[in-house]
Amino acid sequence: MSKNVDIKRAKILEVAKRRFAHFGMAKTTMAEIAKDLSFSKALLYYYFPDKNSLYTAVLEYVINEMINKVDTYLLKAVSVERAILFAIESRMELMRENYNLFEYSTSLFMQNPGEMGKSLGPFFDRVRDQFVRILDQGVRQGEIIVDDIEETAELLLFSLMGMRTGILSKDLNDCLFPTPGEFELILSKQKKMVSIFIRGLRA
Amino acid sequence: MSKNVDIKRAKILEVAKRRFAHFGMAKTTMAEIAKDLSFSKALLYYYFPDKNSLYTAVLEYVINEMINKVDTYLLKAVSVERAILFAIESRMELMRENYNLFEYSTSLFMQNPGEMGKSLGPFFDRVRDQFVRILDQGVRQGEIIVDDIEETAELLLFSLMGMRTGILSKDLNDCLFPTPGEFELILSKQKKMVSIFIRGLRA
DNA sequence: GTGCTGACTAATTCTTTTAAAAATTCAAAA
DNA sequence: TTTTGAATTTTTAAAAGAATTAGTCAGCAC
Repeated sequence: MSKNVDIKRAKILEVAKRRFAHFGMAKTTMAEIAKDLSFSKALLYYYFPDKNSLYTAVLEYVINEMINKVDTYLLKAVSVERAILFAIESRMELMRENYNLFEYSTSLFMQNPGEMGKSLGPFFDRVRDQFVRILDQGVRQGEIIVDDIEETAELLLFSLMGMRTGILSKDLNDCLFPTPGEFELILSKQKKMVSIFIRGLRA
Repeated sequence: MSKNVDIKRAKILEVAKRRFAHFGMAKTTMAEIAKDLSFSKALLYYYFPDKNSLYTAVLEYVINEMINKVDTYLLKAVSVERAILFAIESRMELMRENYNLFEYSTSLFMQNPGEMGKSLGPFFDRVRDQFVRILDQGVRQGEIIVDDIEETAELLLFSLMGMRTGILSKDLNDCLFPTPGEFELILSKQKKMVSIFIRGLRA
């Protein structure tokens, strides 16, 4: 009866996601999640070994949704630029909707990359791999020329990340994570970045 | 007798630079700097209103050197790409030589952008303005076509910053600031980034 | 008056302690 | 196998105090 187990796992994930997205990892206790579900706290530990695992499971769940959505879009065989733009818009939307969920993971990178970093790394790779697919598609269609696709995808990702950190350090908000208002600005910079990344500046 | 005053200011700057570059801002006390100089602590406050001012003065001093060096290079009217490469190599060298000096300023951005951010912002602008000059020169020479030079310079700077944060978050070092070994990797990514920034991927 | 100092004050950082809260485990029931 | 209440261990939070360090000031010397 692994069916029932899966359903329960999904329920937990769903409730935990809501809590994490709203209050963040730090301000959410296992007891609260259990209460929301009318489960016992101990049951959560039956399904997930610890809080971090639950958190990363939620993260994975949410990121998968996004990745899949973008992959679906890619089937339409649009231009590389449109594909990338769709990807970064989707990502931005995701982060806006699950604000505190990502806020925590971001601030983690800063303080204690060793421990949590290992579990966050894979998600990073997922996004990069999607860029690889996008670029690959563009190369196939003769739209772009890329030497090392893997590395170029990473470069693209890094440069887009740079827009975020750049904006954040200029704005002097309390750093770490963009305020809702900054999302728009970051996205707009990223769009311009994509354009240059594809076309270059050369006359 | 403002001559003598300037000399003394310079001496303080020199000693403070050494201390800051070696031990960082946090682990350097005003008393230590004074002792190195055989001055009284109070005298430091005669020349600099507070520790932060001294720190930023050192930063300014060091950054000016670098900016000027690059500006000199620019007189040779090389290609945009060469100019940018020279600029980022110079910057990298500077950071390597004054390791802890920048380590502090970087980690500041994270924690308390409000207070210190104001004094760090101008340096950021200095670097960006230099990129503006470089791009401008390229446009004049018909080498590149740029819509909004100011913004493009910022985009370039942000994307290069992204290489750093990208590498750092992947490597899972104790973050904030690159280890000596990572400098090379970052620089190599930045070089590739510059190439794409100028040429684009388009077939 | 300008440049300088020693002694003083104020702010900050660094422990240490303790209490509370939250994570995690476990024996046993359903 | 799934679930729980209660016990246990870890983390976090706040408070208090000591110690270090930043910053001030009245006055000396030139």
